[in-house]
Amino acid sequence: MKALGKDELLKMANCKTSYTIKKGEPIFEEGDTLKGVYCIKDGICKLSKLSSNGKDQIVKLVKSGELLGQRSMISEEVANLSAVALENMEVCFIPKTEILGFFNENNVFSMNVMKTICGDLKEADDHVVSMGQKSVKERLAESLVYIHETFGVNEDGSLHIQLSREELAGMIGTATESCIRLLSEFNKSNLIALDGKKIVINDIPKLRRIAESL
Amino acid sequence: MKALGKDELLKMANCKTSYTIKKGEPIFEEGDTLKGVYCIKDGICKLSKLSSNGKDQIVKLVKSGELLGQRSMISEEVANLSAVALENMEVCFIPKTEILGFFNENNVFSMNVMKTICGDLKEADDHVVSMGQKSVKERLAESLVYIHETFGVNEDGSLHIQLSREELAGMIGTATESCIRLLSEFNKSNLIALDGKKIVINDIPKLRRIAESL
DNA sequence: CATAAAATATGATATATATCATATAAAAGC
DNA sequence: GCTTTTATATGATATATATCATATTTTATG
Repeated sequence: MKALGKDELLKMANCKTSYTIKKGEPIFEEGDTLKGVYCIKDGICKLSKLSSNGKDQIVKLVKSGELLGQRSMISEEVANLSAVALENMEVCFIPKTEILGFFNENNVFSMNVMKTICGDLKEADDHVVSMGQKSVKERLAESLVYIHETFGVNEDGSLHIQLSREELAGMIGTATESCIRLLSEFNKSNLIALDGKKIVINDIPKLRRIAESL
Repeated sequence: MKALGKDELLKMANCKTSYTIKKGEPIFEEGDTLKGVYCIKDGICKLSKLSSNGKDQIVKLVKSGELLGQRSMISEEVANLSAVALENMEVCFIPKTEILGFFNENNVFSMNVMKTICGDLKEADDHVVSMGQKSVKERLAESLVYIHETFGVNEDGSLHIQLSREELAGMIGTATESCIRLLSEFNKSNLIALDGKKIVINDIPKLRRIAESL
């Protein structure tokens, strides 16, 4: 499902500047002027935005092979979202000039970036529909299935991404306590299993049915 | 704020196929395979998606000078949203082949389309944050101000776009009755004035403050 | 114009969700 | 290893919002 060709990615992977970002650290923050885009070589990060109520809404989770900051670069605007590492990451930086070079010389590459952005737009539109029409319980079920399917599980079957309850609440758009309560409820009905921070998804079909209001 | 150059638009405006869409009629529906993109010469339409609960969520309102269906065309996917006229419209159709021609021959044009899509993505992300973090009242205030500023008013000062209460509810993601009740409340506190279907925005600063949870 | 149908409005009530309080458990710092 | 801090959990309660019922108004249709 990655829309960037392997060749392009490898070209980028050879970039000079490649850093390590520790869990919890930002790659950039909303309002920052980005001097290029970032390509994730390893790890996962969250894209979030601070709302006027003081809470953070997580808009998207991004994993290795994907770019960060393309939208801001193309729009020539400051970053609209903050990117913070959810685990230790390896990230490489491609300066604006170099990217713009790619764009001019390589039509396939620019078309691919365009396609990923269009994919993001579709996802965001669907996200708006979920937020507007589904209950918190439905959104939690949906998010758990999404995280399971997209980012996979550890050897013990627990979700690979470890979000705090507060982060999970910020992803589905609810209060932390409500999120904890619903997790607890899913746990009691054996849809999931909780072991400290670890979450194991037991019944994907039933969670999916909850998410679809069936 | 329109990101397509006047020249491009004019070129398009000369297109052969130009139709009239009556209020309430669809231009296309979600799931349709689009054979090109539409350019709105006159009128306003809503982009919406049916949720699994059977209700329609309005994702975006689009006015003259803007394109419809670009995302689907670039992603090479069926339409993700339905487009329905909110008033009588004049729309011109540009076949896929012609658009792709533009893309190859005219780098400025493709960059402009790209920028509008990036703008849409930013808007959609911000929309997700609103939906996740704001109350229904805050979202209603926000939407009223948005509609006022973006689509203007009639001679009598009432909002130019006339959405039914059900549509307005589908835009902010709430039940029709809740929307009606809150309008009624805004009316009583003189933030707006209601005259049948017509809505007059009286106090934008105060509505804006409500929208920002201040 | 009369009648049916649909949209708007409002009350009563149920339900979902937020908030506040507090307990327990886990993690971090010394 | 102990203490402090932070995260998770759960109860009690308040508030926001949805749902159901019904009245009223507006719009559509013959």
